[in-house]
Amino acid sequence: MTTVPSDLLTASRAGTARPSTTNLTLLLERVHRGGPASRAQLTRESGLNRSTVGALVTELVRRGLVVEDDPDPTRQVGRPSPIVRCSPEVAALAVVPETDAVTVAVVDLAGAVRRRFRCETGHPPSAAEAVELVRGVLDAAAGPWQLAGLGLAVPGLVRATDGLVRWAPHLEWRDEPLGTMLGEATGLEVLAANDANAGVLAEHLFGAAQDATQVLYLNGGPSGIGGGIIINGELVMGAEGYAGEFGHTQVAPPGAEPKELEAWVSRQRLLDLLGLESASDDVLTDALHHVEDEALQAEVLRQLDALALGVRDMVNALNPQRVVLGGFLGSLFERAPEHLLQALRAQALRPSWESVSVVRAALGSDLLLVGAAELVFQRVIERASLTAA
Amino acid sequence: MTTVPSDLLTASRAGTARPSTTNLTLLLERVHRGGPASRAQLTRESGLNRSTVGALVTELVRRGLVVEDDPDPTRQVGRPSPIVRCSPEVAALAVVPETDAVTVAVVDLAGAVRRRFRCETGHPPSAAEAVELVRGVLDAAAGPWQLAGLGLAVPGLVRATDGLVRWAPHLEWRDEPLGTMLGEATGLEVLAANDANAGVLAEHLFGAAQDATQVLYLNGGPSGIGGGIIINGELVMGAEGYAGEFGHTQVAPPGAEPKELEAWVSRQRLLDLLGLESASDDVLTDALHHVEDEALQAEVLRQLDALALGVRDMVNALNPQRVVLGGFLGSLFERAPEHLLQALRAQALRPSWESVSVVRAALGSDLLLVGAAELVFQRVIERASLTAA
DNA sequence: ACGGTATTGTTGGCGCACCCAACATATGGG
DNA sequence: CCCATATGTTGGGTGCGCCAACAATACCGT
Repeated sequence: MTTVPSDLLTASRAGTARPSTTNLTLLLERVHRGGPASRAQLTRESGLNRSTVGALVTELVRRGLVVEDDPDPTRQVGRPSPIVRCSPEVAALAVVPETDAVTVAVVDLAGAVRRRFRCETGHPPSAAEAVELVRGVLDAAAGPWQLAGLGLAVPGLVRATDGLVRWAPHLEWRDEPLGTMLGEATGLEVLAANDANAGVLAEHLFGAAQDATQVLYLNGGPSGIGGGIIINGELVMGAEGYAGEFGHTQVAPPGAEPKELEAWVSRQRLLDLLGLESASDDVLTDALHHVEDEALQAEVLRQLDALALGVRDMVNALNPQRVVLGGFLGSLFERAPEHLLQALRAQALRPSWESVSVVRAALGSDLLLVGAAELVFQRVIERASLTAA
Repeated sequence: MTTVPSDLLTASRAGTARPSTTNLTLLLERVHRGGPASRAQLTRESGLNRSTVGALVTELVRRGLVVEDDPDPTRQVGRPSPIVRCSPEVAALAVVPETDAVTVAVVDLAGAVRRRFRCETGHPPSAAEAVELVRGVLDAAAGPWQLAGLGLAVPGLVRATDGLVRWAPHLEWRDEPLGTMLGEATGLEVLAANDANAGVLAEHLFGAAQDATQVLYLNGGPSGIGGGIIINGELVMGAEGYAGEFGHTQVAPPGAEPKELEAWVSRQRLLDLLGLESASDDVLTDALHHVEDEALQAEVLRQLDALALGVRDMVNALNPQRVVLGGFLGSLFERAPEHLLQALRAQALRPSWESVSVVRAALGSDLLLVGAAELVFQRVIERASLTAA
C-alpha cells in the first residue's frame, strides 16, 4: 500500500516546474463530478481558452481518462461541440466489509457501479476471510476496464496511511492490517477510510451535499452512528484518518443521565418497537414512514431530541452549510423533520443555525461503494497533473 | 470591505495562465512563517532551482515584500548567501475590541508588533466608539511602513465576508457592521474573524501549533471560552465565519446536570476562590501556579474534568494532531496536566488519543494582534501570485 | 601569496502550459 | 445558396521554471 504523501504546507513541488494542481486536473474533476459536458461548456465554465480546453481534452483522451462522444443532436446554431465524459474503462475496486457480508464492486470513473458482488458470510468475517473473498471475485471483476486501485470503506477506525484497521467493534477487529493484506492479494494500490467518511465523499460528489463546501454528515447504520466532515470541499481525515467519530459524543437530554449519542439514537430500539427482527434500511424506512403507533412516535421524537443535541454542538463548532442525515437517521428525520429543526433552532447559536440546511441523504445503497471508489479516483485525478503518465 | 472570493472547487483560475498558488507565494510564506533564511536555505527547502529562487527573490524585493541582508558573517566554505527576510515596511493594522478597551496595533509582515495602542474605555465600547478610537490613533500609527489592510478580531460571531458582528455578548453587540464601518473610516481593506480563530492562526504561525496541520485550539478568556480549528493547515471558518464556538458545548460530568462548557470551566470562579477582584491573565496564571488551597485544587480538578469532556468529543470528531490550550485554560492545564491527560486518555477513542498531544499555548498577550494581522497577511501572500502588482 | 576546493549567485538557452488571433468547420435561417 | 453564429484548429507569443556553464566568494594547504 502506498503511503499518502503528507503534502505539508511548507513542502514544495520539488523538482518540477508544474504546480501540483493544473487545469488538467480541473477539467477531469469537472467531468468526474459534474458529468458529461461539451467542450464548449467546459470552456465557458473553466474560463480557459478554447484552444487550451481542446489541448487538455485531447491529452485526457490520450491518457484514456475521458472519451469524446458525438455532439448533442439537439440542433443549435453553430458548430456542434463534442461531448466529453469519463472513460468507462477506468474503474476502481470498492471493498466494504460488513457484519454479515463483504461487498465488492467495480465502480467506474463516472460513478456507475458496473459489477457488484455481495459475499454473504452470515457472521462477521475475519480480515483473512475478507481478503479471500476479494481474491475470489477478482477474476469475475474483470471486464472492459482497468482497475486504478482499491478503495476500502470500513465500519471502524482505519489508519489512512496504510489501511490498518485499528478498531472495528462490529467486525470484532483490532489492529488488522487489512489494507496491506488487500494490497498484496490484489496487486492494487489500496486507499482506505472509515465508512462514514466514504459516505460523505459520495454524498458530496453525487448526493445531497453536491453544492456545499462545508458539510456535516451523520449516518445511522446497523453498526451505530458514524460521521464525516467536509471542510473547504475536502474530506477531513484528521491526523491519522480517525476523524468523524461522533457516535460516541456524550449527550444528555434534560433530566436524563448523559450517554453516548449511539445509546440514545438506536436503530435496534426502533426495530424492536416495530416488531421487526432485523431489517434492511429500505424496510425500516418504509415502516417508519407508515406505522402509526404512540410508543413508536414517542421514541422517534426522543431520538430526534438526542440527535439534535449532538448535531447542535457540531453545528456550533463547525458552522457547516449543510447537515446530511443518512441511513435510519434520514428516516427518523423524514418522519418528523419539523421536530428536529425546531429542537436545533432552539439550541444552536442563531447565526450558525441560519446558515445551515438539514437534509436527508440522497444516495441509496451504493453510497459506500461509490465513496470507497472515490478514494481511488481522488488519487487518479490528482495524478493527472503529472507530466509522465 | 472586500468580499472574500468564495473559491469554489469547481471555479477556475479564469483568464490567467498562472495557477493561484505559485512558487512566489511559496517563498513568501516560508519567509513569513519560518523567519529569515539565506537564499541557499530557501533553495534547499523549496526544492526549486537556484536560479529560480534568485529570480523569485528579486521579484519579491521589487514588490517590496522582502528585503535582502548581508550574508551571515559566520565563515563557511563557499560564496556567502544573502539573507532574505520579510520587509519591515509591510504592515497591517490589528484591531481588537474588548470589554474595557480597544487595542489597536501595527504588526509587520515578520510578525513583530511595532506599535501598540490600548485605548481604555472602562466599559464595553459601542461599535461607533471603537471606530472613533481607531480613527484617533490612525495618525499615530503612521511610520516607516505601509498598511496592507486591517485585521479585526472580535470576541463573538463575526461574518467573514464583511465583518458584520452578529453577536458579541460581552460587548453587548448585535448585528453591528463594524467591518464596513472600519473600512470606510480608514480606507483600508478589512478582514475579520472571531478572536479565538485569530488566536489559533497566531499559534499556528509562531506558537505551540507551528508544526501541526490538524489543530484544535481552546482559549479561556474573561469573555468565556472560544475555540479555533485548523485542518489541513488552514483555518476553519465555516460557512460564514462562525466556526469554533465550542464554549457552548453541553457537558455533563458524571452525576451532574448538563451545562454549557463555559458554565463548568469558569475564570470568574477561579478568581473568586483566589480572592482576586479581577486580574490579568499573568496574575491569574501566577496565582494558579503558587496558591495551595484545598477548595481551589478541587475546583481546578473539577474544571479540568469538565474540560476533558468537551475536548474528548472534539478529539473524537476531528482527530487532531495537537490540542492547544490558551488563556486560563493553559494555566489550569499546567497546574495539573496529568489530571487532564488521564481524563482524556480514559475517555477518548484510543487511536485518536494516541495521535494527539495536548500543550499549553506558547504566545502571550500579543496573540490576538498577531492573529488579526495574519488575516491580512494571508491575503497579501495569496496575492503575491498575481502578475500585476 | 597562491592555487585548489567548495558553495553559491548569475546568465543565456530551452521546454511547457497557456493565451491570442486568424482561419477552418459545421449548423440554422433567410 | 449565402450569411450569421458557434466552435474546433493552428501558429506564434509570453511567463515561469529548469539546466548548464560561468563568475564570485569563502576556507585551506603549501
